[in-house]
Amino acid sequence: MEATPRRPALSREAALRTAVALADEAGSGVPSMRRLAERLGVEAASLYHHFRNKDVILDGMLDLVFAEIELPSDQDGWRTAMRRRADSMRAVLLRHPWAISLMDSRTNPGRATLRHHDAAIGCLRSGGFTLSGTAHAISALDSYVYGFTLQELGLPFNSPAELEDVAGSMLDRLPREEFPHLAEMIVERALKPGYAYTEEFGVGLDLILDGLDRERDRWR
Amino acid sequence: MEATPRRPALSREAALRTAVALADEAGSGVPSMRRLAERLGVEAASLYHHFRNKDVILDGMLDLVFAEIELPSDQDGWRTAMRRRADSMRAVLLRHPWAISLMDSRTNPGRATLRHHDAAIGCLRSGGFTLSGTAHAISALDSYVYGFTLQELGLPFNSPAELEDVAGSMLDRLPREEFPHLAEMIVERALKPGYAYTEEFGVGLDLILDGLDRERDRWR
DNA sequence: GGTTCTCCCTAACAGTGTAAGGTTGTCAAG
DNA sequence: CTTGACAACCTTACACTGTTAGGGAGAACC
Repeated sequence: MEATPRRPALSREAALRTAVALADEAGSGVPSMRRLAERLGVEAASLYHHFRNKDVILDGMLDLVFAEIELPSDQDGWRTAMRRRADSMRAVLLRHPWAISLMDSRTNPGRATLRHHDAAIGCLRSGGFTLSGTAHAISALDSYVYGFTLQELGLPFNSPAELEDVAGSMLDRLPREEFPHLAEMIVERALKPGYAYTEEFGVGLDLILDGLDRERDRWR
Repeated sequence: MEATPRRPALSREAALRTAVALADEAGSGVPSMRRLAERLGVEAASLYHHFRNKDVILDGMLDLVFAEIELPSDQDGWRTAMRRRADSMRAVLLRHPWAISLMDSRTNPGRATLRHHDAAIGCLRSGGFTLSGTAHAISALDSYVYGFTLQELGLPFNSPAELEDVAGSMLDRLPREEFPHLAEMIVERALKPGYAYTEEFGVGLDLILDGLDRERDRWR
């Protein structure tokens, strides 16, 4: 009987992990069922034995992404904890550029997602925020991080050199008398040496953290 | 010669407008080339005579969406102008739920988009912001608005009644000792009568506007 | 030994974006 | 008034998508 050892059953976990890995591979985005199956050494239809449909795969992938975000601890004080959380969220979302496009369609949070939110709420509460204040803080911070990263991912450049190219050629096509302020912004800022869009993240983040610090006791 | 008046050539404009209209029709999302063509009384392949590929259709649709956003005037003072702009952006994005998912893939701004940004920059500059300050302000505000709306669109409910349903059933499935803070948040806040997630938008927005007001002169 | 269950397969369906090439109506130059 | 060019549109086709139906081979339980 020559040992047909029946390939070890592929687990949800493993399948989801390779799905994430595939999605990360240069610009390919979320893999098709066939591509994912192929990578797993299996036919596409077999995946439906482990996942009801593709949506639950997407849910699972998103939860894996959330699992990568550093859990805020309430040892550090809420402010540095929230700053680290924001930095970590941004880093993770940039590492998995396909993830944020799923966020407005997926609606079933997984365990890692729940755990993350629970920790964030806990951190703020033990930092002196009321329940409402905590909700305000998380809403403001998450919105900012998601929105910033969304825009960052939409940018057509990844390095200062590329930025210069893009800004330059955009400037060439831009009717400067029709959009004077835009032109000025490009010339006087984006094209100035040393400019890095990346640094913008911290500026807005501090703005919000300062605001939270200020309103913390006012929010009941 | 019985008048074969040769159906008036479909224009880019008209095609894009019906594309947007189709996308808005209940939850259908961006239409396929075939659906769009059908609605225009034409075959799918004919669209490629007017658009190089689907991407430029998406670009065009997004620009139509931007055209709906109220242009900030510098008559009102920067603060109320920015508030109105944010409200208008959110309203437009909620009206065209498919638009925000395009934002991280489209990279060619159209005229309306450029005009909008130019007006926003102009408004802040004449409100006393430096060039850097203007960049900070727009980055922070846009990020917040996009991120908030992104999350809002991901919510699985559209009315307080639905919220109660969803929060209730989520609470049932939630291991409460594992996620105590999350459970508390749901019980003590989401399920309390009178709670409306919508109002959260203004809270965070004011936080940012206050911060901008405070930093305005410090930013050079 | 037989039943049932899990895991995977093949085959198919309707739908997607898009390229190649053909047809037809319109209009300007010879 | 013909000829040629051109634009708008069509048919056909290809490779790809998610998903279902039905079957088969091995393992597990009675």
